[in-house]
Amino acid sequence: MGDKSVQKKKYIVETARQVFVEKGFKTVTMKDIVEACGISRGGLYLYFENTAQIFAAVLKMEREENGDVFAESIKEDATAADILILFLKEQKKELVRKKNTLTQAIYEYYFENNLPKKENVLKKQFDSAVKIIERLIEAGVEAGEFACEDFAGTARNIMYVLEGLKIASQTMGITAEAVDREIMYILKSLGVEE
Amino acid sequence: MGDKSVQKKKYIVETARQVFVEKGFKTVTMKDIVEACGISRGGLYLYFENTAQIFAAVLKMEREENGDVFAESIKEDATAADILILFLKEQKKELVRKKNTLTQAIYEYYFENNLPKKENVLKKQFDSAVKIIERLIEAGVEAGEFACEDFAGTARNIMYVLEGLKIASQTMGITAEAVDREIMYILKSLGVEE
Amino acid sequence: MGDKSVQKKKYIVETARQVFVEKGFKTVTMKDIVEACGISRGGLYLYFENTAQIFAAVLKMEREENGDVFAESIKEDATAADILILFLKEQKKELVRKKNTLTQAIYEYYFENNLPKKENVLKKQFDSAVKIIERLIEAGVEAGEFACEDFAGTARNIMYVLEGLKIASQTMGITAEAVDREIMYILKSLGVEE
Amino acid sequence: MGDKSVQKKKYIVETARQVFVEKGFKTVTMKDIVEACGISRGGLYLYFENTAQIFAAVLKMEREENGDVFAESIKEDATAADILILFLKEQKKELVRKKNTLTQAIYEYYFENNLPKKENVLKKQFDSAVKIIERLIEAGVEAGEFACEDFAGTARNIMYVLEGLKIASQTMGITAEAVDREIMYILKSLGVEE
DNA sequence: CATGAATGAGAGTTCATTCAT
DNA sequence: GATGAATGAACTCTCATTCAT
Repeated sequence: MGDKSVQKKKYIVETARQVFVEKGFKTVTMKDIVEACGISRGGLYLYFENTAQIFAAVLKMEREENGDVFAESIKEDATAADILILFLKEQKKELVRKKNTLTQAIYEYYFENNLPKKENVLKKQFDSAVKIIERLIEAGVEAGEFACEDFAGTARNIMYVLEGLKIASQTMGITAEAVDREIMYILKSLGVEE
Repeated sequence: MGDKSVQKKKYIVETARQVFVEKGFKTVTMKDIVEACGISRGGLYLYFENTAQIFAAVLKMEREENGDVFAESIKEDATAADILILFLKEQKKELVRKKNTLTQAIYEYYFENNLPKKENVLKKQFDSAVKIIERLIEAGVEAGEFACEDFAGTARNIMYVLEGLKIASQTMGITAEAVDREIMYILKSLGVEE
Repeated sequence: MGDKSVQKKKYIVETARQVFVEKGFKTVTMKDIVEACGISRGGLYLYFENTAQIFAAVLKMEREENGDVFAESIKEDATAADILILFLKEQKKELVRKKNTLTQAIYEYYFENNLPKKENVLKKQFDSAVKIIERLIEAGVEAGEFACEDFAGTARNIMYVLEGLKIASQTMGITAEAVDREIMYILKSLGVEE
Repeated sequence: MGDKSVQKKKYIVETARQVFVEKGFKTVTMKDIVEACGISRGGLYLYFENTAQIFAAVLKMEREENGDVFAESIKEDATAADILILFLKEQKKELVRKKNTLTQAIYEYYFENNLPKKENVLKKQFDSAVKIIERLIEAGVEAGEFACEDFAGTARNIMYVLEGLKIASQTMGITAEAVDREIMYILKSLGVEE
């Protein structure tokens, strides 16, 4: 595939991303994407066979571009508490946005695709985030920033709450205050007074 | 609407429920339901205009039949802790089942329907559950069964974790052990040693 | 299926027949038939799933309507020779027509469909015709009309020649005289002077 | 056209031949051939405009390579009977093979192309074969190998039977024994005891 | 010459929805 | 009320054919 092809594929993925943001996953058709991209009917099929394949490419791109969710939270001399708080703030932004989010599409995609566990990227990301938070808490406790006895349990609890907030924001709607309240609760549990 | 009509409508809703369980909400067609019910194409339109209307009826039926989620958890001389634990056990059952659950369909339905907040039953149920748990915790603390300072915050935390577990069970898969672990964590936070 | 449905199905089969006569089998599309019938796109699918199914119905109709190829050749006091000659004359008509014939379509249909032998109607009809001709020859010989030693062999020879004429008429073109010549040859072999 | 071009054209024709063997004529697409040849889509169009043109080239190649069907049957001091028998044996091989044969494709090609009679190579080949067989029979009779009165009629009969066997082998299936039986019948008619 | 991306026509198929009976 | 035939819009997918490189 030539350089131009790569460019076009990228263009399709980026354009399709917006379509998935707007319509979720299940109801997006090849035609939707063709029209959004302004390319020909057959043209899209040169690059992708179906919407699932396109969505997989969108997810791949997201991962490559966003990199580690924690990366941006890590500054030079940041303490564990700083990093965790920054991470939660990032999550909040995402949660409150609601629109311009792939969240719905991702959930719908994973509803449909009973992938074997190994390939379930969602689970991998979740578990990896739990691990990182666990280590952050541990570091925070050692530094006297946090008070916590069950590092792993607390890390998991945080992640499940975030998932809960995410699905709640998509299905029930959620205010910035509500998110703040939950973040406060988490931090308070860790003995942080902000 | 005659008695027979009421019966038939009920029959449709019950049959449709199973279809939604199997296919979620978005991809269910009127045809799917017509076929599942074994009625005529036109016949279905006498009772419902579209799948959203049918699904709304399914949800209504669920609520009427299940009544309060806590109702069944309340026995004669049950303590607050008993009730809370029973409630969590019920949730676990639901979570582990994964199949034969309306969860996916419900999420998909609320993804699509940006209902005005007031009508969002999901939110109402969530808030109401939070309230009840809050009161349970309060009662438990008074009875010396629980140790907790922020009743409302803890209640919300519990509910968000449950939502998180629910969406995780549908998109990542989740084991009975994983659910147990989270329930344990919650109870431990309340100072309960089971 | 109601009476009207049966009528419509018959109408479709009859109309489709003409399409197959004109285009053979392989290149006929569902659209061709929809247009020939003047019905809606989806309407055809209520009755048939694909062109092969329609063609099978056409063949079935042909068999039901034409009945035995020999039936019409059999008159009251016809001798074996009369019947055979009549049969051959019928075949000639068919051969010379070339147009308005399903021959091409039938060949194309059986090219594609490697049906298990049992279901190959073409073979059945061929074998059955051989049997009948064999008996006709036998009767003719007994009546002193024919001179022949190998009844079965001659019957088969006749049928293969007819097949040969049929495919030749479709692929090379054939004149009425050429057909006559072959019929004469066959009859001469049987010692018939016409 | 340069030498390389000639080579490439030949390569295309040879490769396409196999495609026609496998799929017949009507359903073969330019894409099929492009893919079988492993050349570019546009590349094929530099040499051929459509599948009919390619198939014509395949037929031309066949004729050039196979030369006279009788050529290989003619040995040094072979008698007329030897040659005829060898020819029939060759035909049998072809008939029994069924697969790896262009027969279907040829029939389909001539179904579609109502070529003016003059250009119908199929007919030419048929007529030429009849002529040769006629002369063989004549020679055989003169040599006392055959007993036959109507040379031309018998020659035509033989060729039509072979055509009949050919189409039967493609549409009804035919066993080696069935072919043998017909060949025996022909030879017996000529008074040959094998 | 050769490539292969791109286009757009066209065939297949499925369904929501209507309507005569 | 009920039925189910009929319609037509909407999608999916495949190719012949062209054309810039």
